[in-house]
Amino acid sequence: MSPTNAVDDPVLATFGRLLEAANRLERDLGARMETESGLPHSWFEVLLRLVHSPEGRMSMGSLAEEVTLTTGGVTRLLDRMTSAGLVDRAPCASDRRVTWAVITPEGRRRVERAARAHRAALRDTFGSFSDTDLRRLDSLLDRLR
Amino acid sequence: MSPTNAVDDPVLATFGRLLEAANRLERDLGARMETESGLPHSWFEVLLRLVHSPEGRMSMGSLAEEVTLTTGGVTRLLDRMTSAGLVDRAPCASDRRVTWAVITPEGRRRVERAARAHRAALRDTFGSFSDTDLRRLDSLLDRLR
DNA sequence: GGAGTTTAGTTGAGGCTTCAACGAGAAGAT
DNA sequence: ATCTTCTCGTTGAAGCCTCAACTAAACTCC
Repeated sequence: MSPTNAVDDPVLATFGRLLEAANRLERDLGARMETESGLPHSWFEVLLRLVHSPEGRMSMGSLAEEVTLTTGGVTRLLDRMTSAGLVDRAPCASDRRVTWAVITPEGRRRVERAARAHRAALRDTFGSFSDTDLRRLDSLLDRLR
Repeated sequence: MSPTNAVDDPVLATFGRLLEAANRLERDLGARMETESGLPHSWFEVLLRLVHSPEGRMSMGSLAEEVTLTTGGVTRLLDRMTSAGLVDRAPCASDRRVTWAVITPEGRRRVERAARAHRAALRDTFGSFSDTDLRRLDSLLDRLR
């Protein structure tokens, strides 16, 4: 085969590295964070969106969009988080099809705590990154939209 | 709450963006590639490792390491791929605990075809990336190890 | 204002993965 | 040689996700 084979494409390699880095980070940091804060990474992602939303709530649909899950997936995820007392469901007055996911006070306490643990773990992996590096990575990632 | 809250940490945000970008890319490109080449992304990743390996083979363990899966996961993944005729299992002569995953001729044809489809999809999403951008992204990702 | 269409969220079935327990083989110590 | 320990891969159980079908509610347009 020639050296300009499709399987040797450099863009393919970069793409692979991107996926692998994210995968590994999610796995390793996720595991570390979960043991340190008792919060699975997916739960953390949800709570993070909710604390940053006005009134600490979001519709199931937009939450699904944010955390890159189907609405079915979010339904079950919220079921588990509701059982754990971190979120509540509330009906929407103006559109009775939508149901709000609302963060509870306990949920707020837990994200804050988890964020602290997470931050420590991130400091380790992103330790060698300057502010410029961080911004540069951000902007490269943004362009992939 | 103060603006220097843990949940507002910039490193946390960058990390979130990295995961989201990878997630979305894997989902969207993965879906597109699968419809275009009939090869699930995880299968493609395996075959890609195998074609790049001497004699087109790898132990189950190192394959698991490469594709960021547990050995249990790789066992089942290889089961499916074997049924599809893309890989074979072969015993290792020097160490009878290990079993080789070997790419078949059909497997080689399919990766090559899939890589072509994949490359087209990647050209679209990485379209605005110069060679320098690509290298820069690569090196930033490398430093996350 | 009612028929048809679209949208929000839930649910059952099925797929892929992890975790933990296990069996077989290799390696090390005595 | 044998006993212990470690490593490789497989397997059952369970978790989480997607897909497609479905219900309820809103929107459209005549």
